[in-house]
Amino acid sequence: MTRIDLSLAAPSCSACPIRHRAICATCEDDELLRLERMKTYRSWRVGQTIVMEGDVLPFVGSIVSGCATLTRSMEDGRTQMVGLLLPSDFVGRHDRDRAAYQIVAATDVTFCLFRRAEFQQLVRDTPHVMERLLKMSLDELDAAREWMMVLGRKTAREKVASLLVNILRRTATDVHPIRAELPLTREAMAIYLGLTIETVSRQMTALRRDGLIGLEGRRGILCADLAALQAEAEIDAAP
Amino acid sequence: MTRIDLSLAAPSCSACPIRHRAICATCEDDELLRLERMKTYRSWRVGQTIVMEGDVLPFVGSIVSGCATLTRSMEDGRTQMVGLLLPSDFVGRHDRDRAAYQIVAATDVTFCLFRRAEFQQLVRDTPHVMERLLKMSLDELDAAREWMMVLGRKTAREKVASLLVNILRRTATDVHPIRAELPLTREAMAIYLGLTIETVSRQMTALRRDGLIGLEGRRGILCADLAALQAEAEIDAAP
DNA sequence: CGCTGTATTGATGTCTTTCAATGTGCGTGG
DNA sequence: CCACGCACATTGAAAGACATCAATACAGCG
Repeated sequence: MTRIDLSLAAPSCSACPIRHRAICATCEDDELLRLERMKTYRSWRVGQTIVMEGDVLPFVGSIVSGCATLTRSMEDGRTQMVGLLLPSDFVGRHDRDRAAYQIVAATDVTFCLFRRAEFQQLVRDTPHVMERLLKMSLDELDAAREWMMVLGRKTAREKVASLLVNILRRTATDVHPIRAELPLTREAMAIYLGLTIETVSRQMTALRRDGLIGLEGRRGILCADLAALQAEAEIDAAP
Repeated sequence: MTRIDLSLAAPSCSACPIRHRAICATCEDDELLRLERMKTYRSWRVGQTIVMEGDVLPFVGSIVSGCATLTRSMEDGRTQMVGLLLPSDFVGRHDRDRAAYQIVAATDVTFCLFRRAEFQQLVRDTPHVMERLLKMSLDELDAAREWMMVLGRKTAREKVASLLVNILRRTATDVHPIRAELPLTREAMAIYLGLTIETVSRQMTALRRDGLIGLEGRRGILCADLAALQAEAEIDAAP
């Protein structure tokens, strides 16, 4: 694995792929200019540790492309994923400089980083940026609570189906059958779901055997009937 | 169980027991006056359902006294607690009018409710109130993630010990041995921990047998050595 | 084409749940 | 004030789900 961090000249915000979904979605041109002046793009290779628990962090930022994981570990090595970062997600607290979680690149990944002190000032000067940050935080809180239901009450089969439905909904093509590339290894899936690798693997096999999904190599998943998979996940059909 | 809802004349904010910890902690006198005009106190008896999932809610608010639980349920009845509300905690989204969770009174409980539309306007007019709301939301998100670790990776014994440590830290007297009153039944503990009532009961018995806690009636817990209990909970000794 | 890390599959063990019975604290009404 | 009834809690035995340990298969890459 190449261990070189790539620092890139940050492209203009107006050309950014997450311009209309990230923290900057509601910014006007003058605020974008201010963001341009405090931002840096930076990339990591799959597998690299981006941040360790307890690190002092001079940055907050948005994930531009790829996938990263937020995890916590216990002293004996047991590890739980507490967040899955996909493009446009925001990372870090504007009001804290220590990382509460480890961040690892699940695929090659690029972040748009803002110097924390300057970003904090922007947040305080610009109510609609603060409101955007608040809305994104509340959405993350809802997602975390949804995941507490999965971790606390669902069976292994339901857990795996839930994760697959989530990924298919966010990243699948809409030709039939729908198809997505898993951004996670079996190990990362296990860490997300509070299971072991072996149990994840067995449940993937079982779902395939039952005709609910198809597998293409290690990462590709196909699904001809998302509603059926959703039923396996016991996802409440709330609107 | 008495099913009468009590509506109380709301006392002045300056005399409020949560004045310096709740959403209003950073408010100046003029903002407090504005809050006074939009607020109502309301109380519920232990066991009453305060809000059902999907209800339209004209209010957001703070819990003033007592304890309430935030839960989600699946169609087959499996239920998971996703939040435990103690005095000063904030409930509801200023930008949404539908409840995502059921709220139930775990003890007799009193809320300070704000009409949502007016509160939303206050948030937008008053950056430091919005920042306070943001900080509280981010703290809740951290707490939810901490709990994901408990749900996903800890053993039944560690789960029960974790909950007891949390409650002791927040509510215990500091005479020796420290003592707290559990605001939760065994059932509520089980729903919080992703366990069954029986398993919670067995672990409570085991912790008592091992000399880590004492039990006084159904709700009282004693602890002579919090560090030892914390070790059972495998709580990482982060500062 | 073989090597290395990842994934699958199988056999066994352990922990939590489930089902069932018993025990206990507390409020109500006699 | 005590006894009764009920909800809550505890305890036990058996079943089931997931983890663990171990072997094998497969994919991607030098």
